[in-house]
Amino acid sequence: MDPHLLRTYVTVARLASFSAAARELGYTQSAVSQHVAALERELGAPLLIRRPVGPTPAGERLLEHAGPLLLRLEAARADVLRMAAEPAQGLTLAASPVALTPRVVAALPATGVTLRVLPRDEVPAAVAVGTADLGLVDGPAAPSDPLRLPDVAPLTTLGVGEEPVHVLMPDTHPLARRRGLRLGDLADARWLDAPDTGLPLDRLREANGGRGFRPALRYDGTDVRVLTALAAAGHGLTLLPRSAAAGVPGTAAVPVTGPRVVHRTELVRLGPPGTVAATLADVLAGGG
Amino acid sequence: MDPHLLRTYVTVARLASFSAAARELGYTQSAVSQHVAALERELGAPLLIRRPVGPTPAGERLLEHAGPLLLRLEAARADVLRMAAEPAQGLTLAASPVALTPRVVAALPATGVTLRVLPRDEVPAAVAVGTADLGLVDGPAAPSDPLRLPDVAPLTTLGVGEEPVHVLMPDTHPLARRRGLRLGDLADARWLDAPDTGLPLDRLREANGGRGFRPALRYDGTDVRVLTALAAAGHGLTLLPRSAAAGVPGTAAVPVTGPRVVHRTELVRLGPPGTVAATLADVLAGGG
DNA sequence: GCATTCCATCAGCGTTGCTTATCGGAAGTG
DNA sequence: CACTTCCGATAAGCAACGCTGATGGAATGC
Repeated sequence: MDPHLLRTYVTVARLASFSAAARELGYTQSAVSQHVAALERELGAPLLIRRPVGPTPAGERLLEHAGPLLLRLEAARADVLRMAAEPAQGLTLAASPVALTPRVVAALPATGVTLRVLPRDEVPAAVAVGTADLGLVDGPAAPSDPLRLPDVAPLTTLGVGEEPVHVLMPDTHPLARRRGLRLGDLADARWLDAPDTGLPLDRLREANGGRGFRPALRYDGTDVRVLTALAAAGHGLTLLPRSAAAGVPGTAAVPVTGPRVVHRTELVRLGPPGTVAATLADVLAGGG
Repeated sequence: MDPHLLRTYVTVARLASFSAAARELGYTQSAVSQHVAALERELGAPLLIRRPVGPTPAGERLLEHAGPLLLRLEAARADVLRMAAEPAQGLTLAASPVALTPRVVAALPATGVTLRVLPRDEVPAAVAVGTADLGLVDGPAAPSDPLRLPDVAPLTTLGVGEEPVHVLMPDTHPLARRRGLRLGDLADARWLDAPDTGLPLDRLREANGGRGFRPALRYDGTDVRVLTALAAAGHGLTLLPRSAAAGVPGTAAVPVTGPRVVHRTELVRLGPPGTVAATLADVLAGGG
């Protein structure tokens, strides 16, 4: 289970071709073939069907492991390497779209900051591998509970804000005049599926016992204005923190009264606790 | 960053000796020395101080990554290997102490089950690497929220029960007659630190903003009766689900009214969702 | 002061893992 | 239906890697 073998296996599976994988990895086709053969010999089962090339069931399973594994490996290397290198100039902040509120933007130092908007899931990974020095993630959580982030590395988080969660809907919607709504009552409504920007629907469905919350329209971008426009146009409901949901023309934002969830924003940094308070001070004070 | 190098590095760090690590790993001392040198060369920084042998700051950081990394690697290998092997006889269930309620014990099939009680943190790992087919973990969570488990592998969980959380205290305690308590009010009380059996105190402290919940006495075993006896003797408070806290001689169990937490029990199984319902049926029906 | 322990280093050598070359089968083409 | 093309498997050769065994130097114990 050499990571090299794993890496060529995932590229072969992704490109569905031995030769293409060889080109991408800088190997010969022969080497790739031998890599796959070695893996299959070690694990005692075929991992790929050939012609057309695709993963076997055992291979599918291996792929589920391999992605996070290689990510973690890269994160570990990058982390330790960075300790030896001299401190970088400037500061790179990776943020999920909704986490980047006007208040945060206003608090950024005037110079020396690189801002990078990423899908929510990729923010911790970016911090882990050093693409960003700092991450800002948002998501739903139980009050004063931390967010559930994929643990690709020993990351430290610091809550920087909690807001009520609102349902955004066209102001012509029958429920638009309500003072509050329970999510369970909206299980059968049309929902926008915007995993990068908004809330992944499967999280909702999971909390609801696997029922309801079927996706109506899927949006794969990271632009909050597109999301609110889609909601305004009646393509489906979506959940947003109050500050992002308020004041969108043609929509009504109704607070979620149950279950008890808040929209939480967290600062993510690589390394053990203790340095995070300093980090926040860094950002707000304009350091790098 | 070959896992082999990583593995010898962690054993050297653990044993604080090159030669001892060599014996344990079945290498020569020379090979171990070369492994460490290779790692240090690759990462561009010393990872160990010699004489006495111990990790440098960069090494400490590497160790934080290496443990989960190697665990994940082993889990991946074991998982795929198991798909090729024939299904094992019997069923091994790994459980954290409190999760193993009398009700669960009664529901187990009469034969063919191996039961293994582990510290809470090790249950998911045991399932991931195949030491156990199934895990039963307990812990605190927001109502209807899943537990926060270390993700060593693509595990599937299924909630099997939620109970109110109670504070266990000697019946002579000034608060013993209360009908309910808020955790925040108990931040400065004496608490038992029993990470394997009860609730890790740092979780509480974290939820309380890093203040309070200082450990009074630490208990490293997995026996719930010892824990309740310690609480009865006044060595400190501890949190337990109602069923485990009720009826302990010499103690009072007071429900926690805030923050809103429940004691949750989950079944853990390796693999993608969909097979879990079948699993539960397996156990209850006596299959394996 | 001598012996012992422990890690670093070096030389030697077997194995590994890559490349180049070739083969066989499947799909596309006239 | 024959021919070409594409793609993956296999064989041979060779360089590099990674191990062992031996030696050296520094610290510790008797």
